[in-house]
Amino acid sequence: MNIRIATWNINSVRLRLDLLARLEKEFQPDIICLQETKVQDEFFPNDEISKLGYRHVVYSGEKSYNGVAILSKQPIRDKFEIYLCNNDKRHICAKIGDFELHNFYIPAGGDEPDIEINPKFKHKLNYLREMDEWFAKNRLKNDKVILVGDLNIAPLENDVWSSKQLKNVVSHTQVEREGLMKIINDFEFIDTGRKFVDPSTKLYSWWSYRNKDWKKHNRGRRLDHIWVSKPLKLRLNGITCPPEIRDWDRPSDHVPFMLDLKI
DNA sequence: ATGGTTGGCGCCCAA
Repeated sequence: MNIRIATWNINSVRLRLDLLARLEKEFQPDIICLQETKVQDEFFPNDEISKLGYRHVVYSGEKSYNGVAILSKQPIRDKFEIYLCNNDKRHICAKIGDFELHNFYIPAGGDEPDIEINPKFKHKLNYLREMDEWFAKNRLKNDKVILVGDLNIAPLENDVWSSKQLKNVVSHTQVEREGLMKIINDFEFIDTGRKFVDPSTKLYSWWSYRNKDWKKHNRGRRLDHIWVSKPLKLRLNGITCPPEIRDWDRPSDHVPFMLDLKI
């Protein structure tokens, strides 16, 4: 038996319910973790999502910005939220089957990679540090943990179209890359994207809206990730990150990243 | 050389 888990920055869930339906039809994820839902809880489109087969849903949203959700075909046994740095709705956790699934939306960090002049960049780095501390304090390395999300950082050289040209661009600076790798290393997470796609090969999950033809130069970045703790290592079955979804009608700038896991 | 586009909301902000 196999379970498919997707993570997707959908950039407004209400605007893209038709894309969610198409994802279910063509890829049949059992669980979908969404970021940037951009909707307050009272307006979350529960009924439409239930009709797609996701009858177990948890969400944490706010007006205009941020917002996360977990949609599941399987029962959710428990849920909770973590607030790091401030009250932004950037995390939700669901206990499904024998694992705990954490869905994060790490702050984008603004344009200027300098904490002295850009408070958004400072917030991003603080958020990373507090994530690391939370797992060290609250979870054991042999717990069954899955961490997914739009982590807004491309840690490896081939996670961006040009590591040299992006070395001072927020999402690929040294301090961000090290901050993300520290969380991976401290908790001994497995980066499933790079378990199945060799680090010598380019792998992207995001292409800017600002390039009219995203395929022409293929200037992508790998900002979306699925990590698993060590006890789940032998259950990994493969990943899917279909770039063609970037071409669907009125797309998000991110495509879903999916993991298949034995259950 | 410092663009370019999108979404939500409301006459700009964040990504």
